[in-house]
Amino acid sequence: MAILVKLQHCSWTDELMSTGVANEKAIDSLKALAEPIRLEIIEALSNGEKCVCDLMQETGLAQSKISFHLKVLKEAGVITDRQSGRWVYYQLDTRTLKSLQNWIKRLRKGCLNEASSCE
Amino acid sequence: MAILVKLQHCSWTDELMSTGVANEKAIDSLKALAEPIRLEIIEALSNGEKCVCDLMQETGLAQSKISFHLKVLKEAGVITDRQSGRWVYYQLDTRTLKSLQNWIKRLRKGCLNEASSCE
DNA sequence: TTGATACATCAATCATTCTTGATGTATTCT
DNA sequence: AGAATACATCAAGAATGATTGATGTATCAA
Repeated sequence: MAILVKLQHCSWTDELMSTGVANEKAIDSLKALAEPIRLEIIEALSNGEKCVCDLMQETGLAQSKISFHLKVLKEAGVITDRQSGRWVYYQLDTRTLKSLQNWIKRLRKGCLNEASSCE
Repeated sequence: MAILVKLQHCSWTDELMSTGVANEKAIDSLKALAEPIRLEIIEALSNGEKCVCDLMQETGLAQSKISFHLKVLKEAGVITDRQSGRWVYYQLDTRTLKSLQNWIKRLRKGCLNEASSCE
């Protein structure tokens, strides 16, 4: 019997998360964003939720290619999805972007390690 | 005859830079950071300037490997180097990290395009 | 000038990621 | 039920990125 636990989203730069885990999450987000097609998708989604068909129209890219990149983005936590009938709508998870923004700030200020503190 | 122009560093999220170029720079930075070894190097450098030999000691990695990753980081503008005698010292370019931080903020707020404005 | 140190670069191998076209699955419409 | 739509997934190949050990270059010290 499988036990499913629905976790609430927890910003990965929160106090409780170890530096190692936070860095892994950061690397996932960075890798996901560091690709032209994915960035194009992200930019399209920054105007609001869209289905795959919208993204196909907007970008002119093949469906399988878009699905591939959406999966990468989703697994990195950069976007979320929601099914409605035949359509799957994707949208940015701005909390992850905010976490990444904070992580870079901490990196820049040399306070990524739990030992050191910002400001 | 070659004409050399020394450009002053210009934050790549400045107004004058087109979105396309800013995105390319962002992708370079993101890619550079999105790798465990490079991140380890970056973290080491966040404590201050270091030579390759310092990084070798600190990380236990092979010299050629470190040089390879330093080159990637340098070409992405994430670090700068300075030669002093036999040693080459590397340090973080925090301006690039700041630019990246701003870029992510703009991405998150949906104002990456010059058309849209933040706030 | 000889040897040692610090680092960069190269070529070959290996690993990871991306692309492409085809096929599979769920949903809706008739 | 059958056809059509929206999307996911897969396998094979292409492309990109990383590792390794060796070699090259500049600097310093004896």
